Amino acid sequence: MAHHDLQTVSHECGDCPIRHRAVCARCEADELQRLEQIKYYRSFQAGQTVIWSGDRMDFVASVVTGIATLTQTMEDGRRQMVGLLLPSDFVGRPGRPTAAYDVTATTDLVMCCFRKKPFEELMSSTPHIAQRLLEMTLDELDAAREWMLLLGRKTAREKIASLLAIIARRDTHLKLKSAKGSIVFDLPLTREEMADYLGLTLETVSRQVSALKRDGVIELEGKRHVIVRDFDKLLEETGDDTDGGYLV
Amino acid sequence: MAHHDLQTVSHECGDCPIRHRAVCARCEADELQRLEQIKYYRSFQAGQTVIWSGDRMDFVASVVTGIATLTQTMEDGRRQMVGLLLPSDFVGRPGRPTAAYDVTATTDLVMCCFRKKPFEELMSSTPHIAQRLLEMTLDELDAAREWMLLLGRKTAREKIASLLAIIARRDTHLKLKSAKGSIVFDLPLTREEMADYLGLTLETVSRQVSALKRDGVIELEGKRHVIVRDFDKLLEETGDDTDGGYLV
DNA sequence: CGCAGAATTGATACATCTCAAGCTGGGTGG
DNA sequence: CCACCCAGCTTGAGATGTATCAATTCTGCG
Repeated sequence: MAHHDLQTVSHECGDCPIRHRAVCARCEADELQRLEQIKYYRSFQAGQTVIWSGDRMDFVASVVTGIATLTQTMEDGRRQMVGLLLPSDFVGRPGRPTAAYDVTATTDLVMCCFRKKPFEELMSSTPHIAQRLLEMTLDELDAAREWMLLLGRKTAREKIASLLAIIARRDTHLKLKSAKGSIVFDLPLTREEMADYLGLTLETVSRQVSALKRDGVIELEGKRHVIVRDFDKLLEETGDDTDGGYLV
Repeated sequence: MAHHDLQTVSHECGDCPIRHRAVCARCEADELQRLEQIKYYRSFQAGQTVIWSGDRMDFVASVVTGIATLTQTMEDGRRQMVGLLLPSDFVGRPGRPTAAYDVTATTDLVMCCFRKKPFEELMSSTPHIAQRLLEMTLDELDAAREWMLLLGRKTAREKIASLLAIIARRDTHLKLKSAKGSIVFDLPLTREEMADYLGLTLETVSRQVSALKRDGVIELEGKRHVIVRDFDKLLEETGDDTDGGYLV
């Protein structure tokens, strides 16, 4: 199954689905050509580990399709997710020899990998890649800081609502639907993965999801399919500023 | 007092204390010269606000001396620190018109500010600044992810020990002392600021500091002056891997 | 059909928060 | 010079939210 995907994904940068958002977004035709020479695709099945923290890592990569996670694990097994990688997101750090986090495919996953050494050379010779990477890294830093507020100060209910809102927003964004009206999406994470994202236990996640359902904030079809009839109602549960709202 | 500092800090990039670590670290003489033209110093007293989240911000800056914090505040007043800025750290985001976080001076502070527009132009015309900024941003992202593990999964005691270890490490780093033997430093944060850093209440911070003292992990002289006789003992309390340890 | 992984639900324990009362030390004005 | 004052801090007692441990119940699949 995994090798299947490999076949169906185009190897031409020109019609790559993440062409305009990934680290290569700003590249000119000649730069793309040089990237083509050092790239290769790798596929992973849902659940597979891409790389373990501490392992030698001689590539960097873009997520093409599917979802991956970055997690840290403490000696006694406590786990915290520290990154959720969607299509076009970048994995790996130029100049670092080993992986700093466990990288796991949570869905079937295709990555566009670049051999690290030549990628680094390309980065220093052409500014477009470094420029785009800086932009993406700054975005990730902002996301990490919002995540820190969630982990440090939000209640369990607010955490769940926030995660649902993030996924809903991303999904509507990808589907180019408006953020008004009913929003429907599938959770790409298990309850345990949600717990690792939010700094909770899976039982608490389950309870709070049930509570939001009971309170009419969300509807569920099966365990993973979520329907949000009133997105503003969900936003009110996140604890965030209702900006674009009454004040200002 | 604040204007005092302004006088004592050199305006020559050549002998600037953060010359080799800040965003300008990689700059050649001619690039420095262009930076000189768009830079100016600003001083703040301990406790002063540098900028409020949402305010227009037409400069970016490096911390020269002192310590500043980035914090997010929720509508009901819950606060989470999301950045601790030490000398050489960078503030602001090129390309963004407003501040995303509250920036506060926790000690007397001197910043080297660059007017944003010319700085952005300089960034796109010379790669050295963007290169260094990318490196610094990647470091910050790593720090943010370690911070996320702390916020999501560590106990109150582990959080305190981790913060003390971070400050101790930084201090010995700045003073070029070895990490062995007694380490002595002053806490640059109040109990409340520590709480905002760690996602705790100030009462819990106070209790856990007292507990670490009672258990002989640290000693206190006054409220702020900390003595760590055995750094490894402190590290054991952080919950982190004791790397360089027994295994591997 | 029946099994295994995922999810839910319940009962209880416990860590941290909340509210409240003092303490401490450095600065100030009488 | 002393008494007072106040912000920062500590400590206590009780409340509460989340974790933990333990049963079930779903759900998809061989």
